[in-house]
Amino acid sequence: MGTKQQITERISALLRDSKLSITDTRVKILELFMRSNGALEHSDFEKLAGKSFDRVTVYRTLQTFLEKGIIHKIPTTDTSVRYAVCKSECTEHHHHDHHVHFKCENCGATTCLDETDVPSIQLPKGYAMHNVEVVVNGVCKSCK
Amino acid sequence: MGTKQQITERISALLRDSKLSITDTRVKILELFMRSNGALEHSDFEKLAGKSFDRVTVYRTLQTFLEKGIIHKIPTTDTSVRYAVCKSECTEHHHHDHHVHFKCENCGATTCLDETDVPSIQLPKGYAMHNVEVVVNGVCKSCK
DNA sequence: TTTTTATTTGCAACATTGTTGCAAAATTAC
DNA sequence: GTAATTTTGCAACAATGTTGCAAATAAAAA
Repeated sequence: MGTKQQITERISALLRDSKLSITDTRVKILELFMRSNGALEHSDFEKLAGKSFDRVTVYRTLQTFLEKGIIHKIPTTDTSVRYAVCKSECTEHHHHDHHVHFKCENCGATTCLDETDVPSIQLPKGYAMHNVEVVVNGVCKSCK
Repeated sequence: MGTKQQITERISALLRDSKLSITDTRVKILELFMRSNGALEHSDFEKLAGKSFDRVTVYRTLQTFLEKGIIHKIPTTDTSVRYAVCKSECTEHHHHDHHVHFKCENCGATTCLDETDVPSIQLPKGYAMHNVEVVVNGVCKSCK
């Protein structure tokens, strides 16, 4: 994972690459993403960081990160929107999200299984496929 | 699809089988599900039915249908919760939802591809799989 | 470094969405 | 039909998401 110093440097580089100003809020939010190796939803930021930043700022920051391809959304069956940091292959214009998401029914954590490829699917005639989202529900490694 | 009369009879039977009272609200909501052959979210009911029933009643009705296995949720990447009627194999205790969901990027409709099976997925060691949700984004038959 | 310009943030106010308790109304059981 | 049970609608509230604008901060220019 690296020292605090290294993480901060990596985050600064990431923001610079995306042509975004380096601000406290953005750095802190990205730190939270990198430390929790799972998906986060909006309410997590208030829980994890107290009220060190405004709700509105969090919404806007996540929106910006989405547009720049720094994070991606993960489908859920509830009203929350869950986000995870993208791998290096993702850019603003081309978004590779061809991995499987795992939601643990015990601890509630959602993780990206980066090594698990999304299988190919044969659609009925007349449908055009752009991308496939897969969420597996079950029990994760640490909860068994 | 059948006549209005036949649909009403089918709905009554469905409610009776689930041991639910047959009420105007429940019948109307099921009618909306059967007529729109796609998934519906909460706001759709207010749009489709005006304010012929209360918001609270819709929430409670959908909750009841979920518990009885009459409808199921479909994962989304936004804050809405989308529902679709289950096939006959679904019951209160055993829920078969092994089909693929398709979200059209053009018309926005979400449909169940009942004939398209969810492919098997090889998880990393240590993970237990309970069920798999697949949502394909693309362009549907009617929008091409 | 200091000044200028552009961007980001926080606040306030609001809009939307979801929840709970309780009395009135409707449905089912008798 | 009447009684018992369930469901509904209202009111009030809680939580979540959005917008405009002035103050604060970061980047660019001098």
